[in-house]
Amino acid sequence: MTRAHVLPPAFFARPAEEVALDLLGKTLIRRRGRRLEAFGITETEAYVGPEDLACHAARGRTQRTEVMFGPAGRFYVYLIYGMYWMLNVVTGDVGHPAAVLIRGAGAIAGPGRLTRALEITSAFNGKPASARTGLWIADVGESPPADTILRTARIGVDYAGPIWAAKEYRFVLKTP
DNA sequence: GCAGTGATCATA
DNA sequence: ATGATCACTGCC
Repeated sequence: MTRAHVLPPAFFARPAEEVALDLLGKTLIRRRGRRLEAFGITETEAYVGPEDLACHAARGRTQRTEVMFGPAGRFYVYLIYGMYWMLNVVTGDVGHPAAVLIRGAGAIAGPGRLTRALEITSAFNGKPASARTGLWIADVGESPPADTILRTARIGVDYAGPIWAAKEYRFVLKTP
């Protein structure tokens, strides 16, 4: 079933903005033991590259941001406020650091709650989004209609200054 | 409204 | 070694 529809690295090897939009309605799948849990992705944010002052990579290539400089389709997971893990997928070409933050899936709203519910930690950092990893994204075939998608500025990025904070790089699936 | 929490990074 | 910062959440 879902295995045949695993999103390949090529899906992620595009501009973060496109990937963020296209991830809405895709299915985040987590394997825990024998069990597979599936969650429809409802909210994403794009961090588009080193020029994006809200993107961690705008501060340069460091140990933390290293994974964003690598191949698309790998997870970038980091800790925020000492408590919450943020789940991202690396996008774009090698050498161009960008990623998409997954902020909501299934009935879970909020990026910190999502990782807590799915037990996602730094153990996934740098791992490919694949069945082997135990965490991946699948295409169920139905793309959400344009009028069900809300586009806004990103959350919590005022530090990036007025230009970049105002960019409408957040995508939300309206719940019916 | 704001405290909690600790890795990360710049500065030294 | 030290201090500021932080792509959040939950409780006041």
